Amino acid sequence: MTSSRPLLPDRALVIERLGALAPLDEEGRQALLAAAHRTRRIAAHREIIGEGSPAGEPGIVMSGWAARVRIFADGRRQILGLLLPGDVFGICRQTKPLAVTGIVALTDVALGDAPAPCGGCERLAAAYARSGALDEFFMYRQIARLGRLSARERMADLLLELRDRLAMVGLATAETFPLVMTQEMLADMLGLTSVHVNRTLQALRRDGLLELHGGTARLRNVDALARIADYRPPPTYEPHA
Amino acid sequence: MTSSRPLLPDRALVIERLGALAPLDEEGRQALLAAAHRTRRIAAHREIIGEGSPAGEPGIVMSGWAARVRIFADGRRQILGLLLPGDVFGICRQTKPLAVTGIVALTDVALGDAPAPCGGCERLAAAYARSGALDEFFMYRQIARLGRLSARERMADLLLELRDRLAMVGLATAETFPLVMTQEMLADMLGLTSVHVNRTLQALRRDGLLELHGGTARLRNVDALARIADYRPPPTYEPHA
DNA sequence: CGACAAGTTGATGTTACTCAAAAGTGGTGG
DNA sequence: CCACCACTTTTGAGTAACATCAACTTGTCG
Repeated sequence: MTSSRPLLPDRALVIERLGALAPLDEEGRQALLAAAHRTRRIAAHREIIGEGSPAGEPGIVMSGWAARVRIFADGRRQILGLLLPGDVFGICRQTKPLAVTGIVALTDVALGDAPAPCGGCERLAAAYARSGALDEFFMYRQIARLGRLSARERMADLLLELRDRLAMVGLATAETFPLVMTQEMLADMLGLTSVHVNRTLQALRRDGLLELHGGTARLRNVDALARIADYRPPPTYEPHA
Repeated sequence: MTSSRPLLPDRALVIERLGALAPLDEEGRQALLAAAHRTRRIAAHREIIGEGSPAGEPGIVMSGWAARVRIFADGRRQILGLLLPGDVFGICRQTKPLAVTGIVALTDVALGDAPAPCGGCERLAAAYARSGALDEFFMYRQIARLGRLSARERMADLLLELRDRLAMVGLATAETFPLVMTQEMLADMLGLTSVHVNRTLQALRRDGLLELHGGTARLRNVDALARIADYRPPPTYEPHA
């Protein structure tokens, strides 16, 4: 799928990704490149933005995985959505004083500032808009997953989504990708307990659908997984403009 | 809360609502008023937009309830989000050829065209932006609800959300609002079966938290319901500009 | 009145949760 | 190199929540 490019988090890749969403002008590319060199590092498990705190500047995940979360009063946690390398957050087309959700780092994360689409780089705005549309798509998918799929189906659906999203940044091949979430994080993502996630993963392995070693997932039968979850790939935006 | 205004679907109210999100200029108000008089009527249960069909013009729900849905291959259905009077859909800041989700009418619905924010009515764009931010808020809430709440908690959470959303358009008082969804629709919204929705509603009534007659819900103890669901009200936008 | 959709009930089955503990993993310092 | 620690994964047994299936009842509207 994505040739023989090395599967390493590479900040240039996030720029490529935004460029794939909407072709960038030179100013936009330069602004992103600059942002990629001034990053803020966040340790795993640390909060990036607290729910209800002032929303701060828009950012781009340059490497690592983060997640939007909602924590309930009794400690239950739900991951609302993932922020993977190349994902943009905090873009708001309005005076929005407060962050609607908290964001936490799932792994060590490097954050860059998302450059504001200025005069010379209006293509950047188009890239952000498409990134936002993809966010919306994944949010709807998360709702359907939690509402109507069984544990096995949810897991299959998420694995395929991760592959597709990571492939956009060159971090996945057709069958393999780094799966850096703990089973407890997967549980918080899928609305399950970590114990049940463990058993669900075992069942998928037993059935020859999945392999896991050393933080890498290998999908042994993508078609079967897609059938299990009635999976529909994310929309692609042809660079026809 | 909203005085003694009659609780009837009134198209003027949706304009008031958008005005409450961001104060409108006269051009914006006029454009909305015009849209409110040229409405398209959709019968209950009919599809408004099919998933993957060309996305068409942005619209405003003038009266009635609609929902974004995802239908699975085997017929399972998940309601992804509700579109209540005053809600805007299909606003896209980009070339988005296809609708990401289907939309169906839950009741008879009257749709208006959402006027494009033209030169003279840039306040309209602000209102749309805030409406979009609210959509996002409710989407996150739906994810958390489905992922981490029990049936009873989900129902309490949804009832409070409906009250708050309908109150924004003047269709709810502090304790009562029209609940036009069938139990099967509630099931598709909450990721449950209609049988279990029925039992959950009965339990809430037994506990003196809820009354239902003639399509009207009365919340007997808002605080208790809010505690059950760890409910947090939607953000309000002070008209400070 | 008849028909159809919506709501209700009971019995039973299944999925996923809870609790508890064991076993594996990796990092740190002695 | 090993002992130790914290974290993660795995396993087992029992339970609770919700689904399923199949009636039956209650509207509601022509």
